[in-house]
Amino acid sequence: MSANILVVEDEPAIQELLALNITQAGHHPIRALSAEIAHDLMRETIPDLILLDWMLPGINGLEFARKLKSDALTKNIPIIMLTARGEEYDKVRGLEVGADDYVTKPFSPRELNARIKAVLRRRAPQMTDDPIEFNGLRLDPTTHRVIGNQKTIDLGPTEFRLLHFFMSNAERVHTRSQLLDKVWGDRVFVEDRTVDVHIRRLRNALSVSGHEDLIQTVRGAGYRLSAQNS
Amino acid sequence: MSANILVVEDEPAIQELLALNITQAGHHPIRALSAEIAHDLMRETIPDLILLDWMLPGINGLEFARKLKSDALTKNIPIIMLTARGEEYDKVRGLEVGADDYVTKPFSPRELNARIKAVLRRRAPQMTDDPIEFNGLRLDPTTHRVIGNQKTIDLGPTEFRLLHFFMSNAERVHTRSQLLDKVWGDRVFVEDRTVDVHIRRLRNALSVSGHEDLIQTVRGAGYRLSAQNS
DNA sequence: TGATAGTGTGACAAATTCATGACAAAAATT
DNA sequence: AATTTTTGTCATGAATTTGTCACACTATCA
Repeated sequence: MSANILVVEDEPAIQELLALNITQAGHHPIRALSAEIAHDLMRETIPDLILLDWMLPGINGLEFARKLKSDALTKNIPIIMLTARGEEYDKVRGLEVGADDYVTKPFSPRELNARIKAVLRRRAPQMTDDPIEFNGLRLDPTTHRVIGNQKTIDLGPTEFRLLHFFMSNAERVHTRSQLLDKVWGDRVFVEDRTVDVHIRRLRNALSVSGHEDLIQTVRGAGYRLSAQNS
Repeated sequence: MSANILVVEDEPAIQELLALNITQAGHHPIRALSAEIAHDLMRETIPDLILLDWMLPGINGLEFARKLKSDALTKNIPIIMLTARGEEYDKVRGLEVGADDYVTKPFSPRELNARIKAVLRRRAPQMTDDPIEFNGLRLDPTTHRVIGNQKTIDLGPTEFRLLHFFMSNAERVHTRSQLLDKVWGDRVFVEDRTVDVHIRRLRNALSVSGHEDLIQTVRGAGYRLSAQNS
């Protein structure tokens, strides 16, 4: 639904325009004038999408994209490249480093939003009532049951919602504040570290079926549910 | 588990495609080229699900959905909205009028069928007048009698309806307000906690035949009728 | 090798949630 | 009208859940 979109663009006027569009589309823009700034901002909030200018002072768009994609922490974040008309843009190289789409400046708001929407839709699993299975672990929201390897796993309400969210959004890193938003709800005032405790409780409960290391810690960022244990 | 699915779509080619998909999924399509036609068709057969195009000649999809949801007869029919890509679709407004899901065109048959299946599964089975048996417990709606292990179980009216509902919707967790809606009726002003008391009375009555722990409480969620006691 | 920031863990008190018995009002039955 | 049954609510105590803290542990980097 609403997404955090990181805008990496060195020209203030264009950045402003992008931010405006994003806001009007119901999303939340995070602005960065350079790749370096963007990198710092991502320590706080991991965005759902990155709008990345092709030409940037310092580290350019291509390099930055490559860097993002080589980091396990950020490699799953979709990237839309921005290129100036006439600028020679090598689509192949763009796709090579993992850009999901690209837009040429000057762009129409309609086109930009359509592409943002398309990219976000591709990777925005909702939390539904459908049963989810992941790596031998099955969660059924309607019966409120979690079963792993024939063993029933007993969870408290918060742990259940937490696991439900993780299984609905597997393989992605979630910051503590994102988890608080999505699992606890909007209007809570709860310490970030409380998430850690619930993660431990969830892991502990999952150890009944040997799924305890399904939830992995990503140092400096948050947590992730993934099958690969590395 | 075949269902009647009303397809409201003005473009014949797409309608044909939808109907084909529905048939292949083992359901029965009912076609309408407009909301008006759909409305007439519903006099004959009330469908289990409506596929509703967002843009329609005459009454559009949004209006029609709102109309359906305001009518007691049709308000419980789930709706899946169809939107063309790029068409600006306001998900919030869609959900506001009660659409259960939406699919953007062009859609893949796989995706469409998955959503149809999900929505149909989600719909709670109705309480019928057919006798139900569950785990050695038999309930006959017509004679208003409940028998468990050769022993007659004596229930008050509310407890009977409660058990009837549970047995019609076994294994599934029901919140207190859901139970109030389904068992007590729509127009009651009754405390949530009252449900607890009736659950206890029902459990107490069921203990005559040793079925007392057939009804389980799911902390933070509600109650569930299930054979597995864990 | 330390120093440092980030994370895991056990403990604990507060808060929440649920089961239960009691009771009076309402409804049904006699 | 009297009696019995049913129903909704409350108070209470038990059980579980939850948020936080202090401290142990670990990865990372100078």
